[in-house]
Amino acid sequence: MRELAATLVRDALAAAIDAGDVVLADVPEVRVEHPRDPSHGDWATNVAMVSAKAAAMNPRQLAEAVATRMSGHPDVAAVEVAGPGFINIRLSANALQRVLTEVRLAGSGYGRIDEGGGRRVQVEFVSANPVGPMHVGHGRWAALGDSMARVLAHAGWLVEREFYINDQGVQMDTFAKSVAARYLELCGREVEFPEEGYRGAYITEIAREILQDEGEKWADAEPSGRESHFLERAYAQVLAHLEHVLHGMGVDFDVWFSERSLHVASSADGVTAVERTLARLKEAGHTYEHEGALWFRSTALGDDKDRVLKKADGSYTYFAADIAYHADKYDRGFDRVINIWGADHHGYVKRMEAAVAALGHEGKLTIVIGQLVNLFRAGEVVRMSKRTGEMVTFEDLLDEVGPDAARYFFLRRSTDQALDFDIVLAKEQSSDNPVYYVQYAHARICAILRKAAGADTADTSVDIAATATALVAGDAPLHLLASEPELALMRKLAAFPDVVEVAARQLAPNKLTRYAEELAASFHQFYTQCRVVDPDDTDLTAARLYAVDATRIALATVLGLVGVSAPERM
RNA sequence: GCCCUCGUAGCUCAGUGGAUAGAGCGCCUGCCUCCGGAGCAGGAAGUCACAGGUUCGAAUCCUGUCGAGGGCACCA
Repeated sequence: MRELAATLVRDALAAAIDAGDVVLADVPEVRVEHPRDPSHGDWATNVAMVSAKAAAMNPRQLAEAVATRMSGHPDVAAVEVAGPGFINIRLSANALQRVLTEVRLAGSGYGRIDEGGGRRVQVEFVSANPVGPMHVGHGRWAALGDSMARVLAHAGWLVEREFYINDQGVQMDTFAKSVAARYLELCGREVEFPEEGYRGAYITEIAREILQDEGEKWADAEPSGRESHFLERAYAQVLAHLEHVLHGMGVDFDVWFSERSLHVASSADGVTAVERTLARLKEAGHTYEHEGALWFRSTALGDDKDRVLKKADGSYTYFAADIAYHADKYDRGFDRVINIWGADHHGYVKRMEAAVAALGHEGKLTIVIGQLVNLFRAGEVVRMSKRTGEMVTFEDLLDEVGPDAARYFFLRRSTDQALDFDIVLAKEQSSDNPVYYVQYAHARICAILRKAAGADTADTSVDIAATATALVAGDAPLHLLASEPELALMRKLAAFPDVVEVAARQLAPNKLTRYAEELAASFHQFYTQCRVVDPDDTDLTAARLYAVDATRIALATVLGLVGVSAPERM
């Protein structure tokens, strides 16, 4: 539709130039936009204002010259010049009706665009330490990353979802020591719990399972052997748990990448990925030695200060591993890499960008900073610390409010906006929750289709897709759809490809929830004013069923991109 | 001190340099003999934090001030 409107303007302007009414060396780029106020029409362009100077014309006169040549076109219902020189275009009912056919032909592929052009993009998100349950912020980033991946796929990208497992470092040791301490307690031993240890109840649970499976044989074992055994067991268990919880919200990763693997010598050359990457940076002249440590000269690439890669004691920093990890990503052939990080990591952005630039991949990294979630319960702040053990986990939240409501709430805010999530409120308001408003529109359409098929409106045995195929006539008289609520519904359906484009370009899934609510509202308004199933008017019924089913498809598609179910009955 | 994000209706928040700044919730008034009332229609409600600047035009871009949150390791 955008292209249609732009073409109409472009052709009219070219005709005006040919006729000598407008003197311009070449036809300028024509941009059309949705006017903010719908009473101004479907599309508007400022091309007359932009070109007025070059044409040495008053912008309104120029606009008139273009507008005159557009009126009368079968796709144009009205065109007018407004304000300082806007050209407002109202599309004809005929042009809008074509959208319905477009939707039904495309099915769940409606709104697909080719912005990505088949390029490969990796979205890395969540990437929690495998030492305990995820907090609510992880849930938000999971919803965000997964929905971004869905939108990018719809926009023509080949997408992979990746989870980076931080399974190396002191927090893993702390984790093992914590489990070991609980195990010894369960065995009745006197033991001092590690000062920095994790105190969550899940630690005791894991210890109890080990005790049940393997008995007390580890109580008198040598501590380092005990801890390394416990580490592997507990790690595997937590990882499986993370995967399970994420799957429960519909988030599945293609790759789980272990940080440890970066420190394992390759069988080919006996060198670790970290060492190989550091050698590469060294060769390119990005490093220097100072006070026994190896530094990355990141200030040369926009960072505030230089960063240590290899410490004076010979060990590598987390940053060094992260550079090796990113080198690996690009080695795997991604044209673009998107990382979703929590706001508490934003200080890390510049050095990572510097590192990616040093690797020769400047401009191929996008870091999205997801603001944190402040969790409340009845107005009272809930602390989120793994250490205290007193926290509402992401899993708890899913259990309480359900995956649909959780995902929808997480995505409704823009990414760079901190989110206050009150659990009690979310549950109390469930009937006013916008997710139900959208889902209800979908369920309502399904009820209409059941009704049209002669079934009970609540008959769950009816196959909606098959019913739609059987009932909706390809040659329905769509020209009958010309009332205001019908036109408004078709306009809203026509806007979907633009929404996908913006959501993909801005990496902003909140555009999708907004659109879903607008589309649902257009449908509810249509429903209130336009009776669909009318035995006395089979032509109108056929046309409206066609429109209703197109709406069903579009609603299911946008909800699919959000990652929320489209129920046939509620 | 430096860096990042934010400041828009009573509340929670949208807003792509464009026209009279929008939505939901809450509040007030109406609408089912009728395909699902988890719905629809209408009303009240604004110094876009503040001050400059850029330009035909700024909630939007730039600078500064004030306020809120987060971050500034040879930690991970």
